[in-house]
Amino acid sequence: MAWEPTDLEQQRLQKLDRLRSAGIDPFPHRVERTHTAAEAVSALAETGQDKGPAVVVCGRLRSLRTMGKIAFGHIEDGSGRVQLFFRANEIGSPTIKSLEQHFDLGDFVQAGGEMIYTRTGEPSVLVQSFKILAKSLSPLPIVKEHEVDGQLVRHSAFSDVEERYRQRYADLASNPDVRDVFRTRARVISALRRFMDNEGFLEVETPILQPIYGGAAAQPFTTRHNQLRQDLYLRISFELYLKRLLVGMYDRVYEIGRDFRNEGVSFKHNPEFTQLEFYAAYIDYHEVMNLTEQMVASVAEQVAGQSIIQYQGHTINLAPPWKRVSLRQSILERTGIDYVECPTPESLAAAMRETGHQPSPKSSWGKLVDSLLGTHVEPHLIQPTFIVDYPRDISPLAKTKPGDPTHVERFEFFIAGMEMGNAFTEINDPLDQEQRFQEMGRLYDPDAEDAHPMDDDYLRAMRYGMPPCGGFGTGVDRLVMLFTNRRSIREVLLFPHLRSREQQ
RNA sequence: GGGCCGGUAGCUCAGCGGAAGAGCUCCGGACUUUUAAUCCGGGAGUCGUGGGUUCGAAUCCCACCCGGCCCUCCA
Repeated sequence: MAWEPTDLEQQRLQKLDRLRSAGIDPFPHRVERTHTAAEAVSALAETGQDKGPAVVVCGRLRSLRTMGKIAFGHIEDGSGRVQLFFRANEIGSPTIKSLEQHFDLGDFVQAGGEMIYTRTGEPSVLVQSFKILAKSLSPLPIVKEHEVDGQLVRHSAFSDVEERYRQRYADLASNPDVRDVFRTRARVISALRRFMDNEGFLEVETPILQPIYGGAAAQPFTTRHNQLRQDLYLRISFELYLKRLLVGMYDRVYEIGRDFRNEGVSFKHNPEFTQLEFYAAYIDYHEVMNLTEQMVASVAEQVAGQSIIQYQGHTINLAPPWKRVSLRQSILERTGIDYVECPTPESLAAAMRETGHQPSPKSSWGKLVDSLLGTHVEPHLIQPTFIVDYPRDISPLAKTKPGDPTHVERFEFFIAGMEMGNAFTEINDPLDQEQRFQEMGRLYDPDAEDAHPMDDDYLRAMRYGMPPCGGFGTGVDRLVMLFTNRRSIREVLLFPHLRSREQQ
């Protein structure tokens, strides 16, 4: 939609004209910065004197208090803030007047002068030169801050959730705590990468555009290559490609990247989200559990400096070893239902109805078990917990437990009542895998939206021989939620998906 | 897909059937050590959108749009 300037924006456009009439370029090409805001402040402190070196600092004008022949302001750059002190003695009354006439909060400016302490002891640039670097035409939300008993109190913070997400640039520009969230996010991801690299994993990249999707039960996004006249899917997981690489004789591979699932959105689901998956030859799911708890604890150490974190009022200890409990036992403890004694969908649904459930009549046995987990167990798993050994019929890629054809060697891990990841001892018998794909086809209605397509190329790869291996996937965004103490996945995505508005 | 709550000035919000308001922002003025600067004066709005009820609607009713929360869904 075309821009229709508001009154405030009209005023700023007029100031822009005034600058140009005065022969000033409101968007100059070059700057002469010598110090960041933080460097300027520490440069003064390092002198040990009450006057420091001459500096030129650049940044966004955050506050401006003009009082006749003097003025105070703050500018902010990526390093922090520094106060500007204007005095007619140094810079002349016309310049102080021009602060009011030409400048607005939000403008990028450059200020040069000597570092001094003001009467209240605040390190400040005693401004001797001053100029615009970039005019801000639209006013950012004004956030005022002051200290009360050492506590920073903020006024009129930009807090409308919808506008914060739609205009994340404005959110970031006015809310420093939001900037910190994404710094932490970056540190979580590099900590994960560092851990995987140190454990001998090779980072790889596999196709996002896939002719056959797989590795998870989710509806895909579809797209099309015009020139090849080929329908394609955006991947819902990396799994089947990463395991092909084990056939290709990489012992340990991992990928951090984006998955796309065409499903509902919620405080823990976004249509595109970041996943870490790894696959390692010659280990089983027990060893994957060891790696998992070490990985998360390592991220905690690197990001929070300790393994104990605070999340939404809970104190969570991420230090290994984590509790390991079977899915059967965990459901029995919470519901009194031993699903092994209800081996058919009908008998399990009956048992569930006795305890006040209304199970969906079309659900498979495994889906019923999974819903018991999600409803009765998952919300209680605040401390990190591995739930181990899942029903076979909801785990088409996991190896069956020796001596127990109804269960597979699979675990999910939970922290703060959220499912954080999923892993198993991988099927490496191509004939078994083919049969499992076919079983999935039978168990799920072929028209079902989450039916699992057969991936013949994946089976071909496996027929060349795949080493025994363990695989793992985790939702990186949810890990970031944990380490930033955010309740919604949208708070840890820079640009979360929102429905578009007609008028934008 | 269902339920509840919300959308009023640039920002944060009040008003909930009888002349659209407050604080901050903004504009004009005063002020040579301020920091939510202060003081004086002045602007600023399709009250989410479209219908309806009414003498009169930001306010009541209906539909729709967008968001939040909770369900549903999500191996």
